Parts: sequence; structure tokens; C-alpha cells
Amino acid sequence: MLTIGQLARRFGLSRSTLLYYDSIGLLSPSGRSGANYRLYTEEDVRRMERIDVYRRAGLALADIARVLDSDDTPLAELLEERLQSLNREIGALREKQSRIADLLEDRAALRRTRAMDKAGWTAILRAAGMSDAEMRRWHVEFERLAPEAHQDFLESLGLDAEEIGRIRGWSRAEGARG
Amino acid sequence: MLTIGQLARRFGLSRSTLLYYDSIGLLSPSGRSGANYRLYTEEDVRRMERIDVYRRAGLALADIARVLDSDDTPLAELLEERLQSLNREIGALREKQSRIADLLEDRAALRRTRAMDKAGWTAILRAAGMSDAEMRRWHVEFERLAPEAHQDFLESLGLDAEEIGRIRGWSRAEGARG
DNA sequence: TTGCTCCTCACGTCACGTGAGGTGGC
DNA sequence: TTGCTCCTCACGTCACGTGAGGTGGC
Repeated sequence: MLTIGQLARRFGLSRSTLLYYDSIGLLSPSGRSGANYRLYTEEDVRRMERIDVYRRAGLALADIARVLDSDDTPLAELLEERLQSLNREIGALREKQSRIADLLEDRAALRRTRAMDKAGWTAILRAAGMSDAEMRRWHVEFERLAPEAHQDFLESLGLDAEEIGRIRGWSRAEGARG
Repeated sequence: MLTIGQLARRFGLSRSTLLYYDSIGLLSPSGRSGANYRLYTEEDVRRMERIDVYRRAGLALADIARVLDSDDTPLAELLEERLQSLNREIGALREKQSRIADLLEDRAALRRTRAMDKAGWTAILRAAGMSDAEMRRWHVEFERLAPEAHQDFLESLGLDAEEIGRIRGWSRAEGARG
């Protein structure tokens, strides 16, 4: 039997978080002490463990409740959808970073973002001794082994849709011939 | 003189957004019509244009107001801080994606994330004909030309801090010798 | 008269954080 | 008695979205 503070510490959460989970019915303690303290049982702890897993995956608390309380909730679908929405959110944040970089017009600041641009990337490959032919082969293999990651990678370099289409196009064509 | 609906359409915003900006004093129309309609002047539109720039960069509305209304607000500092906090937010979202990928234990799903892992990356480089020695040179140049992006790149492959430290360590050492 | 745009409250959102004022246990 | 943990409201957060109930212009 754990008090609310003990349970909070065990999961690295605040007490107000657990009070909130109780208020919305996501995790209510199974018992109360004489002084009306919330008492969490081992079973409550196991429920909290499951909540924690999905919380870290970024599911909404309402969805977590559905997953825990009804057997026929399509968990995989929920997770795949969240994966997509996380991609969109990351894209939106990257867009904001790019706007800030524009405003700063500052190469030093650009280096502190997560973004590499095309010029920087090819400079590194070339400095490492990679030839143009080897770079083309590299695109071909990237396209063959991980086409969606290839798309994402090219987007991350800030290329427009047309150029990405061209690169992936000849990558597939050379891959088919090879 | 634009009405609130016209101004909203011009900036692709909703009317309630502009009502909210008026209510917090961020953008109040300079005039009212006989029927008490809000009327936005050309000067109001120019203010809205500046708001829009900073909004797209992800600044908080309170910060935007400070930038517009006081001359001595350190804009560059605000932008740099926001760049950092965006990095942290993106990192947190990536962490959630990684948790979901764990839960799905599904390679197909992993390919739909933005993440490449170490094995996938080296497989592509090797398939493109890159030797071990060339891969080492590539790390050396990456470290020399863009050390922070190198760190981010290694993190994005899911390597732990120790392995990243090792790789960057010998990259710097070989770079110094070369 | 009909549709459209506008007006002003007021309340909801999501996952908590922060008091305020008070009680129980060592 | 002192500190600590606990309790229950109630309100704040951030940037809006959504009615409800009503008015003005073509």
C-alpha cells in the first residue's frame, strides 16, 4: 500500500498529476487510510505501469483509458495514428526552426539546428573522398533499402518536391538496371 | 479598411484568432464602423504582417507583443532560445516515436518514422560500395565541418552517449593527425 | 424576407501546476 | 511543538474554437 507521494516518486511524477488521474477516473486508489489518505495497492501500481508505458508513447489520457478499460480497442491503430501525428508535429516544429533560421540569417545558428542542408552534406561526403559516382550509388541503395526514409532524408535537407522526385526517380531507374 | 473577416482571409487565420488578438491587446483595430464592426487600417495590416512572421517562427504571443511594442527587446536572444526549445521539443517527440516503435515491434512501422538506425545506415553505405576506411574518413570530416550536427546525427541513429563519445573522439583525433 | 457578416459574452480544451485553508502522524 | 505528508476546492495556463442570442447591410 503506497500513499500518493510514494507512488509519485516511484514513477517520477508529481502528486498533482496523480490527483488529476484520480479526478478523471484514469487511476483511482483502491483504498483510503483512516485519515482519508489515498492508498494504492499492488494492482494499482501495475495499472500505473501500463499507463506510464502509453504516456511515454504520447497517447492522450482518454485513449489510454480506452486501451486499459476495453478489450476491443485497436491499440495498434492508435499507435500508428499517433506515429503519423508525431511526424506531422515534428514537421511543424522543423518548419518553425527554419523560419527562425531565416530570421537570424546566421550560419552559426543554423549549425545549432538539427538540420543539415544539401551543400553541407555533399561537402562532408566529398571531403571524405566520395566521388559523384559513389554518391549516386549511395542514393540508389538508400532508395532500394529504405525508400520512405530516403524521402524523409531528402526533405530534411530542404530540397523541394520536384528535386526529390528527380533524385528518387533516377535512383529507382539505376537500381532496376543494376 | 478591412473588416475582421477580410483580414482573417488575407492571412489564412480564423476570425476567432483575430478576436483573441484584440482581446489580449496584440492587434486591436484602429477604427469601428457605424454598426460597430472592427475596421483594420493599412497600418494594422502591417502590424499583422509582423505578427505573422514571428507566429510562424513559433514565438509566444506575449513575446511577439514585447518585440513589437518595445524597442529594446533582444529579438535575437528570443529567437535563439526558441530554437533551443524547439530542439528539445523535437527530441521529446522523437523519444515518443521511439517508444511507439518499441511497442509496435514492427519493422514496417519503423520505416514510417523519421528515424534510421545504425544498422540500416551502415547497410546503405556498404551497399553503395563504401569501405570501412571511407566510413571513418566520413566521420572525421563530419566532425571537422559540423560537430554539432554530427552529434545530432549520431543521436538520431539511437546510439548511446558512450558510443557517440567514442566515435567523436577518434574522429577528432584522426582529424588532428590528418 | 433571406443570407451573409458582424457583435458580445461565456464556456470548453488538455494535462496538469499552484495556492488557500485545513488535518493527521512521527 | 515542529515538519512533513496528506486532504479538498478553486483558479490559472495557452491560443484559440464553439455556441448562444442578437444586430446591420445588400
